[in-house]
Amino acid sequence: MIIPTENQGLIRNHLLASLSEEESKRIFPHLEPVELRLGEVLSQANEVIEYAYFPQSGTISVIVLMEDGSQAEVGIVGNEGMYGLPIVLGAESAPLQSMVQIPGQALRLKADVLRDETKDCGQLERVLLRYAQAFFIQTAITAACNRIHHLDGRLARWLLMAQDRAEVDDMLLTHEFIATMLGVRRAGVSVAASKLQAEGFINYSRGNIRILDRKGLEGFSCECYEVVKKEFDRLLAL
Amino acid sequence: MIIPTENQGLIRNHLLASLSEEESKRIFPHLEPVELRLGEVLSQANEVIEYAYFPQSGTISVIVLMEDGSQAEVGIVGNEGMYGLPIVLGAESAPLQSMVQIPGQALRLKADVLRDETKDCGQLERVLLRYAQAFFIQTAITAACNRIHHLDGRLARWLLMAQDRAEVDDMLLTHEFIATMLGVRRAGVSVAASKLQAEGFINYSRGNIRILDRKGLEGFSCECYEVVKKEFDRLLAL
DNA sequence: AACGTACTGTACGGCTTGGTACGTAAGTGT
DNA sequence: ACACTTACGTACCAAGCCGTACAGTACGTT
Repeated sequence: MIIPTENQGLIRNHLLASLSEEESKRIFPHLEPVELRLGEVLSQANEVIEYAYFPQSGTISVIVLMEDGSQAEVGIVGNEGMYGLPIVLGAESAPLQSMVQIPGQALRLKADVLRDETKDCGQLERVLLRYAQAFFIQTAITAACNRIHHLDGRLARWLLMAQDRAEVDDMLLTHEFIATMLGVRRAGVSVAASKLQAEGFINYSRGNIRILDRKGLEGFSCECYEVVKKEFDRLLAL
Repeated sequence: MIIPTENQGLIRNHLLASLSEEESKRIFPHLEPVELRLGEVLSQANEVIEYAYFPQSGTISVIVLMEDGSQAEVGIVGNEGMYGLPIVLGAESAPLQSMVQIPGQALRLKADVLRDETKDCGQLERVLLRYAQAFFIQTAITAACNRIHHLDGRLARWLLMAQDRAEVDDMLLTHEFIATMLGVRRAGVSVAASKLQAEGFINYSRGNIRILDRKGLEGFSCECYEVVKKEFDRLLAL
């Protein structure tokens, strides 16, 4: 759904697009368009979250960092959602890092403004809470998936989820980067990715991945992709 | 915090205990005391959630079930919390199962009542949203932990978290059961548990586990225990 | 006291992934 | 054109865990 607005141009973010005219009028003036630059850290673990980000394009990755430097992604935010749920849920910070995974644009909102706007239990809060539930399910399924499923299927799922949220065919992602997100070795991703390429599902070269056959990938992916997708569709249906 | 009430006896559940007198008066009449029986399924995946449960003692496990029958726990609820967040966040169901892990008592609340009581953006909703954030962090850390940390440390963490929530010294838990929760083999748990016993941290026999040395366990556990505990303390401080 | 059941100890082969390393190829800068 | 950097292909051994199996041991039942 794309709604033209005075000062923000087109609204490609689904959460913002789903707001009523009245809420839009109240909130849109506070939205500030910003670039999401590859690798940019939007908030460090345990630091106060200053802004909520509504991606218009690109994706934001939510990551757990361990003491020894190892890390793993626990959720992806694209134009279907928002980064900044801790603000809505009453926390100023969280022990998670968020960074730009696929570059793009976002509309950001000061944390204070978001807190005020969700105080009155209006439509915005209802929408964001349903999104919080969807995001929680994404993370919960990821927790089990990380324990149970193998790298091949997890990689396929991750590519599908990233593309759903980025809404572009070509994604600038190196094996190295994907390995960090999945919490595995780069070499492991290279092996798994070459399988996907051999099957004709994807095509990649030097940091550029193109998805050629979504249906094929979905079949190859672990079941988690479908479970999470259904849940997002169900909870965020407009 | 323990508050005597007319019809419910003592309130051992932290969330309920933190409510103001006014909110308590409104909500407590709707609370129904129930037994949490070992292994009892409180809600099946994708089925409508009829009740929210506020444990007074014992714990509830939130679990992801895969198609092939494998499963893994993504969160534990004890008397610090509530099972039923999807209701608060605007969902009628979730693709997760909840079952009683350690038997005890709970106060339950009809989903409709909870929805009504959190409609007006009162103190109850604020408390429950902060709890939602804490529970989300628990699940997010678990997702990364499942990927990165080894069974020994994960077992130690799980025992600590279970005991924090159950608030009993002896826990009726077989290796088989723990293995299901951690998403690993029973034999793997037996090996890891025997290490913990050899270190003098725990003592177990035929389905009964006693924690002897919390500090020792905490040192042996992966760092995730501390991260999650701090987050709960921080967000749910009364 | 004998038996059956449930729980735990232990073992073995095999798969997946980790850690590491090195080679090759495709761009990038000079 | 050249070196240089970055991305990927591949290989090796080791570790961790899986699937499975079987034996031993505590407990409840009869």
